Amino acid sequence: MALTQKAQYALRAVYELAVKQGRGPIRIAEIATEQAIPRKFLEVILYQLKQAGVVTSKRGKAGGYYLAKPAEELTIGVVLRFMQGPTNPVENSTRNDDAVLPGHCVFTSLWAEVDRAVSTIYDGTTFRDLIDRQRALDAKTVRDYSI
Amino acid sequence: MALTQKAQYALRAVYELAVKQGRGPIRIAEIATEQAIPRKFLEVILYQLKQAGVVTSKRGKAGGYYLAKPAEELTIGVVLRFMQGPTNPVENSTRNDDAVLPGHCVFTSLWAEVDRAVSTIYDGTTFRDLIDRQRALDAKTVRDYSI
DNA sequence: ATAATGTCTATCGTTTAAGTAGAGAACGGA
DNA sequence: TCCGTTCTCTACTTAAACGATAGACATTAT
Repeated sequence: MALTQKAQYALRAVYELAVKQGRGPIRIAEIATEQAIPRKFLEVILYQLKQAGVVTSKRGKAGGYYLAKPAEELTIGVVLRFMQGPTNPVENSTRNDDAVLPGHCVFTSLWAEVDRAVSTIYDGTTFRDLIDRQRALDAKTVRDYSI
Repeated sequence: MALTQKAQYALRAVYELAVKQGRGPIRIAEIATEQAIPRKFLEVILYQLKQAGVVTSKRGKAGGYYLAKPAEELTIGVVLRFMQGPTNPVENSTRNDDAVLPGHCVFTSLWAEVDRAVSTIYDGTTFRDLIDRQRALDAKTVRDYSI
């Protein structure tokens, strides 16, 4: 159930772009520094995210990356599934149901249940949501310290 | 989020033992055949499940494995965490929070949320539950066909 | 032109997953 | 007692995935 490092990097990179949305293209180097992601690895990740239609880019001087759509229209789920694979604990595309094992169905429905629970969270959380939550956390922290 | 093959084998093996609980020791070979698990691999898995206290065994002729406790006291979660690792998408034991990244907290709380959702299912489902559900499914199928 | 920036593909080293091998110990029955 | 059956334990092998890097190339602003 562990997320790959790559998927986590991708989420953080997209989060960074979401936070800075509207400020023009953000350079790879900047994202790499801010989020402590290996520069070269991040290049590959952003390149793939571009293929996925999650981000857009501009080349040359003053170039960089930016979100392809508003942060409120982009969910965690979209990024995660693309970078990590399906949320279902047991992949069953092109499934070979030839030999049906005892108790097979009951496990399948269990995986589906888990998938639903996880998907509800991932597909129900946009990067806008994350930003808002982070702001709420920050506000709370500041309040706690200032008292 | 994918389960390892090993974890799935383990669940199916334990399920098999749960179904046949009370019938004395079940041979590795029998479980392997019934659940289509590579024999030698299953040996290793059962051996580990024994270390974990999930199953018990008897050696020699008329030997085999059986559940260490009643099926209603053994959850999916126990087996899964032992064979697969934590349910949290991002392992944070011995975490190095030295460099706190922007948006770090908000992701951490998201992973916790997912972990709760998944754990609720896994820790709330016993092997007895699985057996009961399977019976319900079977009954339904038979009814559908017999009409 | 040139410096800055993204583009694309190939490669590399390590870890993990999946499965196998084989010698050994205990048990039951003849 | 001896023998066949069954679990026990550790080591090994192979292939794939993961994490990361390299480097040549294309595009853009100035």
